[in-house]
Amino acid sequence: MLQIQTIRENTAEVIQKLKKKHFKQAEESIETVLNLDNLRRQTQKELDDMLTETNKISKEIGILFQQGKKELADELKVKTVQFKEKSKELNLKLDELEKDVIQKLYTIPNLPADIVPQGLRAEDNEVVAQFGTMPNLPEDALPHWELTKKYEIIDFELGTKITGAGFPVYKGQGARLQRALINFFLDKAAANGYLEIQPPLMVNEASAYGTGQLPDKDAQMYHVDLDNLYLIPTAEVPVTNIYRDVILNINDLPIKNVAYSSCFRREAGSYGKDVRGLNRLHQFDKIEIVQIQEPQNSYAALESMCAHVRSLLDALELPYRILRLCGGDMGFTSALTYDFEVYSAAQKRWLEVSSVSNFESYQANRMKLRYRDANGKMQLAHTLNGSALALPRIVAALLENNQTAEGICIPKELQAYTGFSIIQ
RNA sequence: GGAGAGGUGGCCGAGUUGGUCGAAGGCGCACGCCUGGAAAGUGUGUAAACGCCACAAGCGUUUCGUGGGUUCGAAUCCCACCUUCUCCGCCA
Repeated sequence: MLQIQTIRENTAEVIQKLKKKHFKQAEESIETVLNLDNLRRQTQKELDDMLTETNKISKEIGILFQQGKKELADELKVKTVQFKEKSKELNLKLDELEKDVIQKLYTIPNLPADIVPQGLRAEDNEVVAQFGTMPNLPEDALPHWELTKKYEIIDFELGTKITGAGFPVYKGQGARLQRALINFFLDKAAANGYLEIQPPLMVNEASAYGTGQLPDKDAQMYHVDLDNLYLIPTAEVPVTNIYRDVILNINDLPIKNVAYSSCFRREAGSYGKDVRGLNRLHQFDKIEIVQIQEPQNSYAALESMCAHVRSLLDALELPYRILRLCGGDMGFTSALTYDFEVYSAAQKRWLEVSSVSNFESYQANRMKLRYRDANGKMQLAHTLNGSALALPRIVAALLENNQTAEGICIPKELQAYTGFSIIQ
């Protein structure tokens, strides 16, 4: 969430930036938080003054008791009764207001960075660069959901039987390909200085709030009622929450973590051809990279994360392009996001395979992730994360783009991991 | 799952007949003295959030696992929950 202080001090600028993000009720929301915050401070002042009084009297009573002047002490006791009632009232009011301010702040998205392009929807995203050679497939090229059936490597129907739609079963070379990609991505990240983390796949409520899945996206997560735990929609949640309520030393920064995990998403409300095959799943595998940085370094870090993702796609010999998301298409919590899209030749469309974002201090503020800077002053850290990479659409693109009459060719660098060079 | 014992500041560790306790002492850390330099020694300082205020100094409030309660006053008493350790049970 945004810092209330920032909103207080740069109100006009904040509103203008929220508008770039096409946040509908910018003025009203900001006005509401500021009013609540004013009320909150006023109430705290009143309460503090009152408590100062009662604390004083309490101390006096203590001293009187020690001196054995019981009657005088009893007199003072009477005096505190009215203070007590009043301060209890004020305390309730303050708690209420504090909650209100935070609740309201939760509903206000992060501010976009200056270089974020203007725009409302996906078509307005800016194509920053394009790499790789577009494949030239014959007319009868198959989409991946046909290929997986033909080579018996992914069984969607079987998954439906065991669990439900969107939970595929990987078999034989398909399973092996999954494992190869996971190891390949992890090794690449480790080589780039990321510490490998194996996080829990379930998180508690506090963690879901920490990274912003709650309160607004709770319908996207699977929830275990009995224990009140959530299945993670991405490793970002457990990994970033490692640093919740943490005060880091400046020497600890930057922190670079990588985690492989299965991800679970309810994807409520998505149907149709866009979700066929591997395009959208309830359970899938992803390797996530997370960085925690000093503010002045966070945008350089974002670039380095993009370079890392590029190196993966280059190694897999996939054609891809990089988009800078426009204000209206960005995520709620992001300040700047680059999407990586791989071209899927048989589906004749671009598939999003990675999203790399700088959240600046938005997540850190909610999580109270801070560090002591060179002057010993407390600062909010900046958090960043990105997929490097998510498997399903990479697999889809590999299968479709590399299909030949003989079988599906595996890119050279990946062969060391799969142990085979062609799927037949 | 059952029984018992704990959870105090960056760490260790006092404090539980409620009363100037944000909390002794030690370690660590920072700065200074000492030294040719260092070690040792020695002195001072060393939590966070929020509020008033100039995001200064200063002052105030809150915080001793979390949340409630009793009380004029709670680290200290009561209740619930979380969590750690030991023993028993069960088990990949």
